Amino acid sequence: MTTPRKSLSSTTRRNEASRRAILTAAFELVQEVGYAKLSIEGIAARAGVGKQTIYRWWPSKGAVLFDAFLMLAEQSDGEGTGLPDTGDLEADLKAVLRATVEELNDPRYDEPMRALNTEITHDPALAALYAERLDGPMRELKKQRLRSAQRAGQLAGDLDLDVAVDMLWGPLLNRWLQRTGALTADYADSIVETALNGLRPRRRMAGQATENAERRILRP
Amino acid sequence: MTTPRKSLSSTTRRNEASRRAILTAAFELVQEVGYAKLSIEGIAARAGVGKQTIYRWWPSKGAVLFDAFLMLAEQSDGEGTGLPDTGDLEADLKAVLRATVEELNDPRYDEPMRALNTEITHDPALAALYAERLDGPMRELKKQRLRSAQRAGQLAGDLDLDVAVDMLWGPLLNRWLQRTGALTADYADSIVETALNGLRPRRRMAGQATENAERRILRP
Amino acid sequence: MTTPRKSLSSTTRRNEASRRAILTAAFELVQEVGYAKLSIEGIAARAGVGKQTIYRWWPSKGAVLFDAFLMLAEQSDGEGTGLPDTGDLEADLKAVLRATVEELNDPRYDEPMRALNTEITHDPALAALYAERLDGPMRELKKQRLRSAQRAGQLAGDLDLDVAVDMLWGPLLNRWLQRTGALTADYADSIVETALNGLRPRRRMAGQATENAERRILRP
Amino acid sequence: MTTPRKSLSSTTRRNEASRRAILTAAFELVQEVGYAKLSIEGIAARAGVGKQTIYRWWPSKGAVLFDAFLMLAEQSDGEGTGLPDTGDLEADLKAVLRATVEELNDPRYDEPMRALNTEITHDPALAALYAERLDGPMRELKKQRLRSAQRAGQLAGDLDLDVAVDMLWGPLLNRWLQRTGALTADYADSIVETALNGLRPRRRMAGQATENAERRILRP
DNA sequence: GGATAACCGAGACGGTACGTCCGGTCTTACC
DNA sequence: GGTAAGACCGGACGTACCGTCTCGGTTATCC
Repeated sequence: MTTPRKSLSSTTRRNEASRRAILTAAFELVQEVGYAKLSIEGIAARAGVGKQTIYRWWPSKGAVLFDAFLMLAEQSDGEGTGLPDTGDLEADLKAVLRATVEELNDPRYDEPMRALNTEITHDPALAALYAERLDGPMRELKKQRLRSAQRAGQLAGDLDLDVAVDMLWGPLLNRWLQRTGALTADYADSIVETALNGLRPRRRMAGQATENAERRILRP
Repeated sequence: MTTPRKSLSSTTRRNEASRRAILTAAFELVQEVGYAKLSIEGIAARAGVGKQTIYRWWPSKGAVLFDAFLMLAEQSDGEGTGLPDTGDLEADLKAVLRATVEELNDPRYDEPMRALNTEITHDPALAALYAERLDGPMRELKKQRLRSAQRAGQLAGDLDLDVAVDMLWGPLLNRWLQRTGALTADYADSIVETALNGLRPRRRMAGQATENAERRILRP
Repeated sequence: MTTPRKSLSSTTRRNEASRRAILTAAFELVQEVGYAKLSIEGIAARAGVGKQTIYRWWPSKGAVLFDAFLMLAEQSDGEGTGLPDTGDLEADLKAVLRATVEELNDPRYDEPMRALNTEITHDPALAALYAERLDGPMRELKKQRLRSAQRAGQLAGDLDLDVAVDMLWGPLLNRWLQRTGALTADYADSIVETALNGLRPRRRMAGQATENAERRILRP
Repeated sequence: MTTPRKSLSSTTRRNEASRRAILTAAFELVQEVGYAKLSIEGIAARAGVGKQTIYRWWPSKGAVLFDAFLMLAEQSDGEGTGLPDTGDLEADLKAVLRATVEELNDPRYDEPMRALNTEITHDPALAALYAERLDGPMRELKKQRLRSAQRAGQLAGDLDLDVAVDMLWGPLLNRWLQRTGALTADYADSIVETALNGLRPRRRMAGQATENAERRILRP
């Protein structure tokens, strides 16, 4: 389940081509046939690989799936090293959450991600790995953006950024996993707005009141 | 998957004892052996029932699990018909979320609930049923409490109560499902506080404002 | 491995069609692909049957093979209930041994019989069954013929008939199994003659000559 | 499968130590775990040898086994270069067959020999090799002893010695391979006596009695 | 109140996948 | 170039369950 860089001194005679074929096959298969019908045998067949080659290197179906995501993540590394930071926190967060919504709705990722979540929920070891390798780095980027906003005085100074991240992405992911409702851009916006302002009524203040007043005028 | 009351006009010759035995067996088994090793055959054996009796009445393993929860829910109906309403919204919500945390941490419910969530995430039909029969009623109670607070001016007047519910329970459930961190009472409290106040700095009025003013002086 | 006659009170819900299909497939397969490549999986596939159905009723590949022969034997029961008894022991034995030679040389039986012998040689339990159900009855028929000859004074009075049977068929079977030489009708004849007369030189005697003389007259 | 003496001009870089380790391991393993569970991998592991080294030098598992016997035979060469020849054919044969019985009953040789026979019965090429290298020389020794008896007039002059050998050892080997009955010294004796005298009644005659009488005189 | 039909337990059945073992080939690093 | 080590593709093992299908044996209702 480790991801050996060939540059390391490791003397493993592992076949890199097989490894990639397996991860690709796993990802494609789960998206085609769904989690319930995903089988090691199927993955091996699709990858043109002996079953033993899978069992030799991964302890479980979930671990394969996890590595498949890891491979994907590494490929798209460097793409965007960080959340957008235009200075407008609300807009930036809305943009990011809308992107998340789109990804979750994307049929290429929907099933695979549900599958990964299922594995994680039933396997603490895998969950730890997930926290370390996938969720962790992502969460760090999110917290960076929030920290920047916090420094700019746009977020409460005593805010626990982990809680903040949960507050923003938790509702979204939960609605997606439990299928409690449709995942739309509007919903993402609502989450951001409500999370930022809180559930309590906000006494309008100078600047803010003005801003809102303006908008009410512009879009009655 | 229907839950026939025998008092209804239904002319089903269904054996109520078998039905209960199956649901009980399913719930107990999933909690003992885990989701991955839960099998229809195991349920039938434990319930002392023929496999066909399960296949006759339920379309899937998930449906059995769902009904098991439904049975549980009905048993504890009337227990508390509504969330506590002491007038102190924050305290009431903290109490409820702490209770949720305890339930999710309870080894009797942890695995079964994860299993149910897994089934729901992979089966839209089941998810719809879940929304209608289990989540729906629960959510209604939550919204009632929030509505009451809203009427009392403790919540924003234009607040979307569904979003509010998501904002409060979403982070909790997501952290639990993804095992992103420990579920503690403190965490529940943080969620409630942060959700109510929002992520943005609150210009406290009167005393609060002073505090912020002070801080601004201290850390310019 | 038992061979249930449906007439028995047995309440087994065993599928007779599957049973026959399995035995037929096993026999045909071993003769087509050879013992080394005979697999339970192959038998199941050829018989159109689940593997479990084989494992449910037979403890080993050898047991299936054994039952296949048993089925064959039962089909050809009644065909010849006993060895030929023309009064001419030597001729009768030669006829029977020549028939055995032909059977062993028959490509339809060669491989299957080698396979059965292999299983027997490595599995005492199977060997016991073989002795009881297949070899036993056959051997009884052979001994009957010899007994008849013994009563007619054509065989030594103190002859152990089991040894006699071994003496006649043992060399043949051994040469076949060990491939020590070709199995021909001539070889069968040699065995019979040598076994009857013994290895020692025989002085011709009155009586014997007479007997032969008489027969030469009766059947020129 | 060849058995290269290093003294030969062969320029093979073959590792003699590995060769012996493999043959020894094969022999020991088959006797410990039985023919069915004998595997190339197991042999390689036990011999501390790479699998390839086996595949490089032997075409099949049976060939390894065969060579293992060959090695054994060569070690005990010179031991007894010929069957005992006391002049008393019957006694000599009984002694030899009893020795054979003991060898077949010896747990050290039983399984290995059954295994070799199995390989031979299913592999004509191996059988040819067996006939040439193992059975052939042995048979020649047997025939020598019989020839000697034949010259002494103790065996029929027109006797086919190959048939005679089969007549003596065939019943024994067949009973052993097919497990038709226990292999005892008594059984060996019966075979010898019956084979020598034949199945037919023997009218004792002057000459024979004389012969015996004479012998009693010569070797009291 | 006897017929009859749906339901029940049991479990055999044709299948699919499991996780393991081994066959035979190929590669790597050593000697 | 032979060797120990062992990864690799593939095929079979024996087991566990799937979902379907009989099989007798209760019920429970309807004639």
